[in-house]
Amino acid sequence: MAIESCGTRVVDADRVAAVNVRMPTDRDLTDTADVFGLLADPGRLRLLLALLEGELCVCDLAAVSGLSESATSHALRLLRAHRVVSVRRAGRMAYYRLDDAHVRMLLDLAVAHTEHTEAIHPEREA
Amino acid sequence: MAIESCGTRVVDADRVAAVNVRMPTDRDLTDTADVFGLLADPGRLRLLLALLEGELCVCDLAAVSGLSESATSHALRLLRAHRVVSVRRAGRMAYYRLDDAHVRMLLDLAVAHTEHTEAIHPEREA
DNA sequence: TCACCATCTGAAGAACCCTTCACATGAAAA
DNA sequence: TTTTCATGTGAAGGGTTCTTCAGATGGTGA
Repeated sequence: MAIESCGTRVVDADRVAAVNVRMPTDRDLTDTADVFGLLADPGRLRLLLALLEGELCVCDLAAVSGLSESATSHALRLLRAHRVVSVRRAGRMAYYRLDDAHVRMLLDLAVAHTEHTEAIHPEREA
Repeated sequence: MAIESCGTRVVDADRVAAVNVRMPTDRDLTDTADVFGLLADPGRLRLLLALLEGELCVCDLAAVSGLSESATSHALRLLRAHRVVSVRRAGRMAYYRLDDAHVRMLLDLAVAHTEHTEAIHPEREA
């Protein structure tokens, strides 16, 4: 799975070798893909964007995201399992907050991009 | 689908309203989720990381990514459809390049993050 | 022209993901 | 204690996605 695997020919062997030495490990690759995967769902995206400004309880997150409370809970469980969000419990309420600096950067970048293209192409893009 | 929808109660109505006005449109949300979705696969991630440094032909991309040439072609088609990569044809060869500044930033950020956490936790994280 | 080769494509099957439903848990109010 | 309420959870379904296989396309060289 590393430097030049299966038996298919190669055109620019030097470039291929150069790219291969810079290629992250399998584990880092799947970890990164997993993080992107967490952001690849409109519902979870809404939850996380809502949390950008501070903590919210589950029912407010459901209201903001338009998801059912059950779907919200499932989504939060997934995000919690990946340590993207953390919980604070107060009585029977549960307050979630964004707890991953890398994900926060990705979200900020994505928001900035949509606002930017919105400003340039108010009619819509692509 | 906008400010306060389905009939579930809300705890902090002000925060919910404030978050709602900043929430991107449905369309922007799904577009963003789609972009993240494109990055949510180790194979495509490898292809795109390989293209960070310049164009490569399909067979070299297959060699670098460890994907079959057919799978590589399918993946490139998807990326092409979303205008993340573009093609230059030379005879029967096809040279792909990364053609989306936003995706490039996301990839750079992801790489920087893995290298950074690698430097801090050489043994492995999470 | 014919054979070859790089790339592309459609169909099919397996694996995976998201939502919903019904119910469980555990804290607070009655 | 009993009820109520916010949240959490498992199972099931319908949809989506990834890979492979087999074959198509179209440029190249003989």
